[in-house]
Amino acid sequence: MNNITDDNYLKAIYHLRYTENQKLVSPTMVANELLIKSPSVLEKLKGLSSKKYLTYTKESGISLSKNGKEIAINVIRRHRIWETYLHKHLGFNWSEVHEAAEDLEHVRNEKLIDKIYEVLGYPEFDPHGDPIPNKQGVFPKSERRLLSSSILGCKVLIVGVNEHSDSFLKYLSEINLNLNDKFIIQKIIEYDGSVQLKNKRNEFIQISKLIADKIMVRCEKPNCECR
Amino acid sequence: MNNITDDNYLKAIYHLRYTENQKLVSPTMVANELLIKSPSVLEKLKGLSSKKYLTYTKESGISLSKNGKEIAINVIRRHRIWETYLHKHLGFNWSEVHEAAEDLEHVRNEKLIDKIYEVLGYPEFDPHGDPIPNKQGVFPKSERRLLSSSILGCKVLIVGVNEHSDSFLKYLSEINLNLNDKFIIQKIIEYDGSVQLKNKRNEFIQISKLIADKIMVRCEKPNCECR
DNA sequence: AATAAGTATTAGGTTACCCTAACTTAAAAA
DNA sequence: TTTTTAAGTTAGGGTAACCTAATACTTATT
Repeated sequence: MNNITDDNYLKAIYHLRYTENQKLVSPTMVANELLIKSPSVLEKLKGLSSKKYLTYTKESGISLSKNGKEIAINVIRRHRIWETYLHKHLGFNWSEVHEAAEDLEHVRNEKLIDKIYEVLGYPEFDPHGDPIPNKQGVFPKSERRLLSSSILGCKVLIVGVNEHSDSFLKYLSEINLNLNDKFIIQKIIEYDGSVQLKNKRNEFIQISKLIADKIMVRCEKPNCECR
Repeated sequence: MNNITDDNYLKAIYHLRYTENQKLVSPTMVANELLIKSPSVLEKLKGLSSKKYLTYTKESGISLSKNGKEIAINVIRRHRIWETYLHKHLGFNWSEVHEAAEDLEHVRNEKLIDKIYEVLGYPEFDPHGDPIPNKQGVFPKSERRLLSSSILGCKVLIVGVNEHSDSFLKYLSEINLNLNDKFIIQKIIEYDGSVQLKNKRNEFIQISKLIADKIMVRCEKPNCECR
């Protein structure tokens, strides 16, 4: 529970660099991510770099060290394991899970996280479809792609989302699109990039490009050209 | 997770006043409880009293307000519910439970605590035998007394301990004295106040006054004079 | 190239929470 | 009753984590 601040900075930097795939992570980006101002970030970066968690130069931006990356991955790991536990064992739904995990991720008791990880059967993905690193910090592999990059006829399995906001997740539930659902790409409207899906009950769902950009799928059609 | 400091001050004050039954709670006592120095406490008391969580005068000491008491009881409640959950559902033993709960007690997610309380079946006592207040903040009743105040022939059920240190709890396990065990008071040595117990297997355990002062029991012998 | 816009950085300030040192009172012991 | 000891209090400091305002660079835009 000590160093919640370190946790949050390292997590934010990791997220920008490796989840959002930014080549260069700047103080401003971190400030925006953490909803604080950039001078605060600059100052904190000095502390984190003297702890050898990262290096920073204006030219190459912020780079996590091996150690810093490890801490970040551990925070993410705890977060996602708790999300899974809350969902599977305590009846929390898709959109309630994140908030509670935001606190629980800072509880560093190793036996506790090991135990719930074990109870869950060493899951590889959390309720949002995000990969859970194992105890060694290694993320599971998966052939995930954006729904918006699928082609006509793809048989897609919904495996994740790239936005975790309440309103977004609630919208998906409302239109009856949930994790692990299967759909066929029925139509792609060139003009605005929106997608029409068909579910098993032959019902149609229309999804805008904006939404399709935030949904991760795995194509399950054999020999599909999308690969 | 905000106001961990407030939580800890209020909990400490509550503990001194109502668990240790001090008539007057002074800044020094709080300082000792929290392992900090008294000027820090004095300063913090100003903040807590301007939040209307307590009042303080040198003459009458620190008194929690209704609101302050509520917060303290809630922290204690979360702590004890988590301890119970860790013990019953996640295989933590008597002495491991406290440390993890020390962090978890600050997670304020109401749905979470409600849920694990429900899953546990609304328990009234935690693994140390301490009473768990219900959602309204009411503690369960129980006729608990100190083992050291029992009389010859009492048939006692171990219902709690007044010290939670690792070494103490480990010692109890070693001598085979655990929560919910039953014993008969076999002998009381006047000279040093130590007590000899007999368990169901007719084995004897000798306990010093120092230890007997920290063990809570309920006498189950009908018409025992101890009441 | 000049100007505007955005980013990085420095300087200086605030609040929370802790500290030590020194002083004041009150209680206990001689 | 005087002295010693303990507790309460004030003053002044330190650090962490935030802030705003101002300055120094860069990069776009015109």
